[in-house]
Amino acid sequence: MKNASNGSRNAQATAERILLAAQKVFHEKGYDGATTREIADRAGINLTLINRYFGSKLGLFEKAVLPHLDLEPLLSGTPSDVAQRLAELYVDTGPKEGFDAFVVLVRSIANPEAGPLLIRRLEDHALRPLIDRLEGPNKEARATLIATQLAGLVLRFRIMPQIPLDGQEREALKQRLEANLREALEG
Amino acid sequence: MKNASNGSRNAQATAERILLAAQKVFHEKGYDGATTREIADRAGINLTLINRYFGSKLGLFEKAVLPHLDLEPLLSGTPSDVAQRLAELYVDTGPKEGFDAFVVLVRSIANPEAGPLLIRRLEDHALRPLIDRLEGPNKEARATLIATQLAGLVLRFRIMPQIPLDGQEREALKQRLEANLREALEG
DNA sequence: GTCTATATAATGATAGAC
DNA sequence: GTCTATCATTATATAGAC
Repeated sequence: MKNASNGSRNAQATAERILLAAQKVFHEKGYDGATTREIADRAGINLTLINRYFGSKLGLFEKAVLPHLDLEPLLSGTPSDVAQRLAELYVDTGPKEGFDAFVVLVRSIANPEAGPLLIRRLEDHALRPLIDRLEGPNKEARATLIATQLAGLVLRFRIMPQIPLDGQEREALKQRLEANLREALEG
Repeated sequence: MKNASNGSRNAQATAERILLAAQKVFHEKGYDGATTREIADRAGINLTLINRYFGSKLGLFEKAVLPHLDLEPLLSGTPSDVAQRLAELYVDTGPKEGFDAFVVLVRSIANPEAGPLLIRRLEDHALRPLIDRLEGPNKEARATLIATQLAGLVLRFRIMPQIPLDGQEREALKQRLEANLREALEG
């Protein structure tokens, strides 16, 4: 074999470490708040390797975040299935570390370079799949209703989780949300 | 009278011009993207006066933006009234210049200094008034459903208005949204 | 493939003259 | 009450040695 797959002189492994660290930092701080220095430190690599492998901070953002902005995997099954899955997933009060591309979207949407990329990606891989999945009249209106509801829930539970919601209220919210989603999904 | 109310040597008038310019720039670029230099230029005043009158960029943000983050004025009347008013207001495809504190919220939420201020203000002057306005069971769940739906609509129509929605779909969306809101408001 | 050293360009903020 | 000049910091990005 040519090289140890985890050695410190392996371009592919290094790029992967950068990507993973970038996801976390972009998640926590958004595009503006994330610095290439912190990403490099968290990845345990030298700062210059980011530009070496990804060209620029924006290039890294494109590779690390954009591909994960995708609603399609959550849309399989009957409308009832989808409604239940989404309600369960988006009314979520668990810990919020790690990486969530939709959180990165909200925290980066203000940036003049990252914003347009995010909007285009969202249109192609979230709004469009949702519209195409629906049957019956007013597909765009119904998809918009669903997508905006989910977007608000991301803001509420993944970005401002400071405001608590007790178990009973959470269950009531899930019930009502699921009903609303099912109605919009079915037509 | 002591002084011309619009003269160039009037502290109150100068502070007011700074506030108005700050609202526009924070609206367009968010907290991170807004620079004190641009605010000063747009206000037609010297850069140093911002710190003179508001202490810091964050101090200016507090005075210019936070007081306008308030849902209460939109909550008067019957549930039907409120549902109709909100549906009309938040499914909005008009031009997006000017100043909207909820847009500033989304575009500034990632900042570690502005974010917590925005969340606290939102809790006290949007979520709490909404909860207190409701009657019947599961007030918090219903308020959350409403607030998150509205938040998503802000994102969709005021921050990413690039994605078009034709008149018929817009009307259908308004109908469905109004029905959902009325149901959550009534219990 | 990875590092040190540095260029370049912004930013928020302030001292002190007028 | 307002301005000029400037400081101190921090950011992305790159040239070139190893």
